[in-house]
Amino acid sequence: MKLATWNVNSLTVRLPQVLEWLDLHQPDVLALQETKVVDERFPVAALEALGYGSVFAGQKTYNGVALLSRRPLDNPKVGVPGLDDPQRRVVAATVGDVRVVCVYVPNGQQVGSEKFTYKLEWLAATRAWLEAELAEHTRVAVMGDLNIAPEDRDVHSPKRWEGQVLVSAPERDAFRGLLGTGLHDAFRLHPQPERVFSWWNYGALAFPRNWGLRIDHILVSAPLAAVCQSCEIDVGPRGHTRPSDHAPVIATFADP
DNA sequence: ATGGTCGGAGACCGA
Repeated sequence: MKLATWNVNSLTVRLPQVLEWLDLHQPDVLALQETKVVDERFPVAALEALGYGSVFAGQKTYNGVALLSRRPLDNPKVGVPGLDDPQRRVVAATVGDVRVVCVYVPNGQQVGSEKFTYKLEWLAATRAWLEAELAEHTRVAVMGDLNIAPEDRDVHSPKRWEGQVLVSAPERDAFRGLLGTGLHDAFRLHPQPERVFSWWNYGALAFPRNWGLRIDHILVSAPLAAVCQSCEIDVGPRGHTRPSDHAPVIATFADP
Protein backbone atom coordinates (compact mmCIF):
# COMPACT_ATOMS: atom_id res chain seq x y z
CA MET A 1 0.00 0.00 0.00
CA LYS A 2 1.24 3.42 -0.95
CA LEU A 3 -0.01 6.62 0.75
CA ALA A 4 0.95 10.11 -0.36
CA THR A 5 0.30 13.76 0.45
CA TRP A 6 0.87 16.94 -1.53
CA ASN A 7 0.07 20.59 -0.93
CA VAL A 8 -0.62 21.60 -4.53
CA ASN A 9 -1.33 25.33 -4.01
CA SER A 10 -4.34 25.40 -6.36
CA LEU A 11 -5.54 22.12 -7.83
CA THR A 12 -6.90 24.03 -10.82
CA VAL A 13 -3.42 25.23 -11.77
CA ARG A 14 -1.63 22.02 -10.76
CA LEU A 15 -4.10 19.46 -12.18
CA PRO A 16 -1.87 18.42 -15.13
CA GLN A 17 1.02 17.85 -12.71
CA VAL A 18 -1.21 15.91 -10.32
CA LEU A 19 -2.50 13.67 -13.10
CA GLU A 20 1.03 13.05 -14.37
CA TRP A 21 2.23 12.30 -10.84
CA LEU A 22 -0.64 9.88 -10.13
CA ASP A 23 0.07 8.06 -13.36
CA LEU A 24 3.78 7.80 -12.52
CA HIS A 25 3.55 6.79 -8.85
CA GLN A 26 0.18 5.03 -8.68
CA PRO A 27 -0.47 5.70 -4.98
CA ASP A 28 -3.43 3.98 -3.35
CA VAL A 29 -4.34 7.27 -1.70
CA LEU A 30 -3.23 10.84 -2.38
CA ALA A 31 -4.15 13.57 0.10
CA LEU A 32 -4.25 17.10 -1.32
CA GLN A 33 -4.12 20.43 0.49
CA GLU A 34 -4.70 23.99 -0.67
CA THR A 35 -6.91 22.87 -3.52
CA LYS A 36 -8.40 26.39 -3.57
CA VAL A 37 -11.38 25.14 -5.55
CA VAL A 38 -15.05 25.13 -4.64
CA ASP A 39 -16.73 21.71 -4.68
CA GLU A 40 -18.75 22.56 -7.79
CA ARG A 41 -15.52 22.92 -9.76
CA PHE A 42 -13.58 19.97 -8.31
CA PRO A 43 -12.10 18.01 -11.25
CA VAL A 44 -13.98 14.77 -10.53
CA ALA A 45 -14.07 13.55 -14.14
CA ALA A 46 -10.37 14.09 -14.91
CA LEU A 47 -9.43 12.09 -11.81
CA GLU A 48 -11.97 9.36 -12.50
CA ALA A 49 -10.45 8.96 -15.96
CA LEU A 50 -7.30 7.82 -14.14
CA GLY A 51 -9.31 5.53 -11.90
CA TYR A 52 -9.31 7.78 -8.85
CA GLY A 53 -12.40 8.55 -6.83
CA SER A 54 -12.37 11.56 -4.57
CA VAL A 55 -13.81 13.15 -1.48
CA PHE A 56 -13.23 16.85 -1.08
CA ALA A 57 -14.06 19.93 0.96
CA GLY A 58 -13.32 23.18 -0.76
CA GLN A 59 -14.05 26.86 -0.45
CA LYS A 60 -13.50 30.01 -2.45
CA THR A 61 -9.89 31.26 -2.78
CA TYR A 62 -8.39 29.66 0.31
CA ASN A 63 -7.65 26.27 1.89
CA GLY A 64 -9.45 23.20 0.53
CA VAL A 65 -8.56 19.52 1.04
CA ALA A 66 -9.22 16.26 -0.79
CA LEU A 67 -8.56 12.54 -0.70
CA LEU A 68 -8.07 10.61 -3.94
CA SER A 69 -8.22 6.81 -4.00
CA ARG A 70 -8.62 3.94 -6.40
CA ARG A 71 -10.47 1.97 -3.77
CA PRO A 72 -13.74 3.17 -2.21
CA LEU A 73 -13.49 6.09 0.21
CA ASP A 74 -15.86 4.94 2.95
CA ASN A 75 -17.41 7.00 5.77
CA PRO A 76 -16.09 10.35 4.55
CA LYS A 77 -16.07 13.13 7.13
CA VAL A 78 -15.34 16.82 6.65
CA GLY A 79 -13.90 18.94 9.44
CA VAL A 80 -13.11 18.30 13.08
CA PRO A 81 -16.23 17.45 15.12
CA GLY A 82 -16.97 20.15 17.64
CA LEU A 83 -14.62 22.66 16.01
CA ASP A 84 -16.79 25.31 14.43
CA ASP A 85 -14.45 26.31 11.60
CA PRO A 86 -15.58 27.64 8.21
CA GLN A 87 -12.08 26.99 6.84
CA ARG A 88 -11.90 23.72 4.91
CA ARG A 89 -8.87 22.01 6.38
CA VAL A 90 -9.80 18.40 7.18
CA VAL A 91 -11.26 15.48 5.28
CA ALA A 92 -11.14 11.85 6.41
CA ALA A 93 -12.22 8.54 4.91
CA THR A 94 -11.65 4.81 5.31
CA VAL A 95 -9.84 2.95 2.53
CA GLY A 96 -9.82 -0.80 3.12
CA ASP A 97 -9.00 -1.04 6.82
CA VAL A 98 -7.04 2.21 7.01
CA ARG A 99 -8.56 5.41 8.34
CA VAL A 100 -6.93 8.18 6.31
CA VAL A 101 -7.04 11.76 7.56
CA CYS A 102 -5.99 14.67 5.34
CA VAL A 103 -5.10 17.85 7.24
CA TYR A 104 -4.11 21.35 6.26
CA VAL A 105 -2.87 22.93 9.47
CA PRO A 106 -3.18 26.73 9.69
CA ASN A 107 0.01 28.60 8.84
CA GLY A 108 0.01 30.84 11.90
CA GLN A 109 1.40 33.89 10.08
CA GLN A 110 3.52 35.19 12.97
CA VAL A 111 4.23 33.99 16.48
CA GLY A 112 1.89 35.77 18.87
CA SER A 113 -0.59 36.86 16.22
CA GLU A 114 -4.30 36.07 16.19
CA LYS A 115 -3.68 33.51 13.46
CA PHE A 116 -1.00 31.92 15.62
CA THR A 117 -3.52 31.49 18.43
CA TYR A 118 -5.96 30.00 15.94
CA LYS A 119 -3.25 27.57 14.81
CA LEU A 120 -2.54 26.36 18.35
CA GLU A 121 -6.24 26.06 19.22
CA TRP A 122 -6.88 24.25 15.95
CA LEU A 123 -4.05 21.82 16.69
CA ALA A 124 -5.38 21.17 20.22
CA ALA A 125 -8.89 20.43 18.93
CA THR A 126 -7.53 18.24 16.14
CA ARG A 127 -5.36 16.31 18.58
CA ALA A 128 -8.36 15.57 20.78
CA TRP A 129 -10.35 14.37 17.78
CA LEU A 130 -7.46 12.19 16.54
CA GLU A 131 -7.33 10.50 19.92
CA ALA A 132 -10.93 9.44 19.35
CA GLU A 133 -10.14 8.30 15.80
CA LEU A 134 -7.21 6.24 17.12
CA ALA A 135 -9.46 4.67 19.75
CA GLU A 136 -11.89 3.68 17.01
CA HIS A 137 -9.48 2.55 14.28
CA THR A 138 -6.37 0.36 14.49
CA ARG A 139 -4.71 1.51 11.29
CA VAL A 140 -4.70 5.31 11.04
CA ALA A 141 -2.70 7.60 8.76
CA VAL A 142 -2.75 11.37 9.29
CA MET A 143 -1.15 13.16 6.42
CA GLY A 144 -0.87 16.63 5.08
CA ASP A 145 0.70 20.04 5.39
CA LEU A 146 1.28 20.24 9.14
CA ASN A 147 2.99 23.64 8.82
CA ILE A 148 5.48 22.63 11.51
CA ALA A 149 9.13 21.64 11.10
CA PRO A 150 9.38 19.32 14.11
CA GLU A 151 13.14 19.48 14.72
CA ASP A 152 16.14 21.59 13.79
CA ARG A 153 17.25 18.93 11.32
CA ASP A 154 14.03 19.65 9.42
CA VAL A 155 15.17 23.24 8.84
CA HIS A 156 17.81 24.38 6.34
CA SER A 157 19.05 27.09 8.68
CA PRO A 158 17.91 26.60 12.28
CA LYS A 159 19.69 29.79 13.31
CA ARG A 160 17.87 31.90 10.76
CA TRP A 161 14.51 30.32 11.58
CA GLU A 162 14.90 30.20 15.37
CA GLY A 163 11.67 31.16 17.12
CA GLN A 164 9.87 31.89 13.86
CA VAL A 165 6.47 30.57 12.90
CA LEU A 166 6.65 26.91 11.66
CA VAL A 167 9.55 26.13 14.02
CA SER A 168 8.61 27.86 17.31
CA ALA A 169 8.51 25.95 20.60
CA PRO A 170 4.70 26.02 21.04
CA GLU A 171 4.24 24.61 17.54
CA ARG A 172 6.84 21.91 18.11
CA ASP A 173 5.14 21.08 21.41
CA ALA A 174 1.87 20.67 19.51
CA PHE A 175 3.58 18.39 16.99
CA ARG A 176 4.94 16.28 19.82
CA GLY A 177 1.41 16.28 21.22
CA LEU A 178 0.20 14.65 18.02
CA LEU A 179 2.92 12.01 18.37
CA GLY A 180 1.80 11.59 21.99
CA THR A 181 -1.52 10.23 20.80
CA GLY A 182 0.36 7.19 19.49
CA LEU A 183 1.17 8.45 15.99
CA HIS A 184 4.63 8.05 14.48
CA ASP A 185 6.40 10.26 11.95
CA ALA A 186 6.79 7.81 9.06
CA PHE A 187 9.77 9.74 7.69
CA ARG A 188 11.75 9.19 10.90
CA LEU A 189 11.02 5.46 11.02
CA HIS A 190 13.80 5.03 8.47
CA PRO A 191 17.38 6.22 7.93
CA GLN A 192 17.28 9.42 5.88
CA PRO A 193 19.80 11.64 4.15
CA GLU A 194 20.46 15.01 5.77
CA ARG A 195 18.75 18.17 4.58
CA VAL A 196 15.60 16.61 3.14
CA PHE A 197 12.75 19.13 2.94
CA SER A 198 9.21 19.32 1.58
CA TRP A 199 8.75 23.07 1.10
CA TRP A 200 10.88 25.80 -0.44
CA ASN A 201 9.98 29.46 -0.80
CA TYR A 202 9.01 30.58 -4.27
CA GLY A 203 11.88 32.54 -5.66
CA ALA A 204 14.73 31.66 -7.91
CA LEU A 205 17.28 30.79 -5.24
CA ALA A 206 15.45 28.80 -2.57
CA PHE A 207 14.97 25.44 -4.28
CA PRO A 208 18.32 25.26 -6.13
CA ARG A 209 20.10 26.04 -2.85
CA ASN A 210 17.81 23.69 -0.90
CA TRP A 211 16.71 26.39 1.49
CA GLY A 212 13.72 24.42 2.68
CA LEU A 213 11.72 23.08 5.59
CA ARG A 214 10.16 19.67 6.24
CA ILE A 215 6.59 20.66 7.12
CA ASP A 216 4.59 18.04 5.19
CA HIS A 217 4.19 14.80 7.07
CA ILE A 218 2.70 11.32 7.16
CA LEU A 219 1.90 10.23 10.71
CA VAL A 220 0.84 6.64 11.30
CA SER A 221 -0.53 4.55 14.16
CA ALA A 222 1.73 1.86 15.64
CA PRO A 223 0.24 -1.05 13.64
CA LEU A 224 0.93 0.87 10.42
CA ALA A 225 4.37 1.99 11.59
CA ALA A 226 5.24 -1.66 12.15
CA VAL A 227 4.72 -2.42 8.45
CA CYS A 228 6.05 0.85 7.04
CA GLN A 229 8.67 0.05 4.40
CA SER A 230 9.70 3.53 3.28
CA CYS A 231 8.90 7.22 3.48
CA GLU A 232 10.34 9.61 0.95
CA ILE A 233 9.89 13.13 -0.33
CA ASP A 234 9.71 13.37 -4.12
CA VAL A 235 11.41 16.66 -4.95
CA GLY A 236 10.85 16.11 -8.68
CA PRO A 237 7.66 18.16 -9.06
CA ARG A 238 9.24 21.12 -7.22
CA GLY A 239 11.62 21.47 -10.18
CA HIS A 240 8.84 21.62 -12.78
CA THR A 241 7.85 24.85 -14.45
CA ARG A 242 5.09 26.58 -12.51
CA PRO A 243 5.45 24.26 -9.52
CA SER A 244 3.71 24.08 -6.18
CA ASP A 245 6.00 25.37 -3.44
CA HIS A 246 5.57 21.95 -1.73
CA ALA A 247 6.81 18.50 -2.78
CA PRO A 248 4.83 15.27 -2.32
CA VAL A 249 5.59 12.84 0.52
CA ILE A 250 5.11 9.11 -0.11
CA ALA A 251 5.04 6.21 2.35
CA THR A 252 4.78 2.51 1.49
CA PHE A 253 3.48 -0.28 3.70
CA ALA A 254 3.71 -4.06 3.51
CA ASP A 255 0.40 -5.69 2.71
CA PRO A 256 -0.87 -8.07 5.38
C1' DA B 1 11.41 40.07 -4.31
C1' DT B 2 8.13 35.12 -5.48
C1' DG B 3 2.54 32.52 -6.52
C1' DG B 4 -2.79 32.14 -6.59
C1' DT B 5 -7.29 34.26 -6.17
C1' DC B 6 -10.61 37.55 -7.17
C1' DG B 7 -11.60 40.76 -10.27
C1' DG B 8 -10.22 43.76 -13.18
C1' DA B 9 -5.89 47.06 -9.10
C1' DG B 10 -3.94 45.43 -5.48
C1' DA B 11 -5.17 43.32 -0.98
C1' DC B 12 -4.87 39.05 1.19
C1' DC B 13 -2.80 34.75 2.28
C1' DG B 14 0.98 31.93 2.07
C1' DA B 15 5.34 29.88 5.04
